[in-house]
Amino acid sequence: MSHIKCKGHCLTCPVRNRSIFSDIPESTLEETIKDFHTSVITFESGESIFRQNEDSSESAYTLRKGLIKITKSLPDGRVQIVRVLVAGDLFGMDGFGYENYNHTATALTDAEVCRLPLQDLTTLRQNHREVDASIMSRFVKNLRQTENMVLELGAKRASEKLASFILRLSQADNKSALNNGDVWLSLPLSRAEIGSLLGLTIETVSRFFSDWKRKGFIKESKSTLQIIDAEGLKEAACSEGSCDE
Amino acid sequence: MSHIKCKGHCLTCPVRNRSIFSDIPESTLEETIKDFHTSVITFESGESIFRQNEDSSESAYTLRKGLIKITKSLPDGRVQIVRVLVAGDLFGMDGFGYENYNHTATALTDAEVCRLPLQDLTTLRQNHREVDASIMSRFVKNLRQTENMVLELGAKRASEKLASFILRLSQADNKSALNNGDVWLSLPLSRAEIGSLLGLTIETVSRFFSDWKRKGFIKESKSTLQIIDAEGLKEAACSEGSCDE
DNA sequence: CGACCGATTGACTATTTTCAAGTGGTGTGG
DNA sequence: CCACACCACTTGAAAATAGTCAATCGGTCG
Repeated sequence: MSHIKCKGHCLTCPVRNRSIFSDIPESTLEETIKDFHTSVITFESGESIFRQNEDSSESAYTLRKGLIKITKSLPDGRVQIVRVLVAGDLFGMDGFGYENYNHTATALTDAEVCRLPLQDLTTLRQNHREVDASIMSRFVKNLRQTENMVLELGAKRASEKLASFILRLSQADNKSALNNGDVWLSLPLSRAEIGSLLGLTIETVSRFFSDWKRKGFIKESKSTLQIIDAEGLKEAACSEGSCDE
Repeated sequence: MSHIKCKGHCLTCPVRNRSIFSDIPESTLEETIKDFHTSVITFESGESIFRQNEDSSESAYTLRKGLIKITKSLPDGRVQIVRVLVAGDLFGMDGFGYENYNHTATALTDAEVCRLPLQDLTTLRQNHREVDASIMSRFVKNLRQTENMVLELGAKRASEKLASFILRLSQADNKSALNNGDVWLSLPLSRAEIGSLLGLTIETVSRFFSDWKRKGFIKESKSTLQIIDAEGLKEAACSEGSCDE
């Protein structure tokens, strides 16, 4: 069950330096948020934070711990993962233009979020130019990522989608920590979820993974993944000519 | 050739009431923009306004006349249309977070845009809450549309993509003017462009169109399109069970 | 041990693309 | 005014790609 812990404590927030509050100096932070109605809420894996077309978009959220998937679904039950959120990400800002959320947010792991009423966020934006800039920048980043997703889904074939997904994963990981050479990446998504992210079936995902393991491009054990031969992967992904970025 | 006409004249702007300036009263409009460095620029069909990863994202744009396509492309030349802009749309706001544009904007028809330096836009946002709200709302709308695109491309099959594209077109048209019953919609996109928007080949698009014409669901003549049987279309698009929104 | 669940694999099918040929309309130059 | 080229679109046949269905594997948990 989801559980409201308490009012958020920014100073001890695990994503303090990655959140939209990162540019507010510690000295004025308490003062800034003292009238805000923030809540820290925990969710178990599988629980939804809000639902497409159902929940009122009164609050935005910051992910403090865990992973969350943003999904959209068709009436017949087909589900598309639109984006995967990591700690520090701001999400659920539909309220700036609409009454309800356009997508569903579901915890992929046990997760902890900070709920921030849009009204407070608006006040914050007006009083803190850095926060406003940070939010704008996140909007742009978000939009760009989603546009990139459109390119991935619309223009690439299965092997290309999968290969660039894996390579992107390794890039994201390389940024987050110092990594030398061969690294085990955590792969928090099941085959079904990878499929749902890339518009493929479980079987198709599984087949290419198996193929690439046999060819020695990747290794896998217990939801971690190792890229042995990135070049091989890239070539395998491209049928013939140059293809991936 | 693209051609800079002059400094923009908001009062006589054809999209005055649909632009982000719509909520600024006429009485203060001239005063508000007097120090801005806006330009009205015309483009011939096929010319690009800015290019993915090449042009510096110093300015945002408002489309005054014509149609523009936003595209992303792969190194091997495959192109994906991400969105089609209509008069009044604000675009090219990458500068709020990045140095360059993430996509290419190309005129689909002869077009006229108003260029607005991001610096001016920032000033405007700070001084006019309505404009700020309008921009936020457009960001959200944009993001939602792009997310919807991700669902279309990732979760639907060809016939479903095409059918919902046509039905969406008719909805957009119904909103813009009073229309009773059977209406001829303008279809400004070629088969190739529709394909590029939906992640399909020219031939696939052509085949379904032909099929639906034979079945009497749609009629077409000279880049206009008429929906005869929307229900038929919906059912044709859905293989079996319920599928479309 | 047995049930269960995610992943794998094979055989088959459906869908979509590719390649190729042909149609029809439009505009240009002789 | 006709011949011609050009272009977008259409259509057919074959091939590639991805999906479906079904059986199986392997690990985990009670």
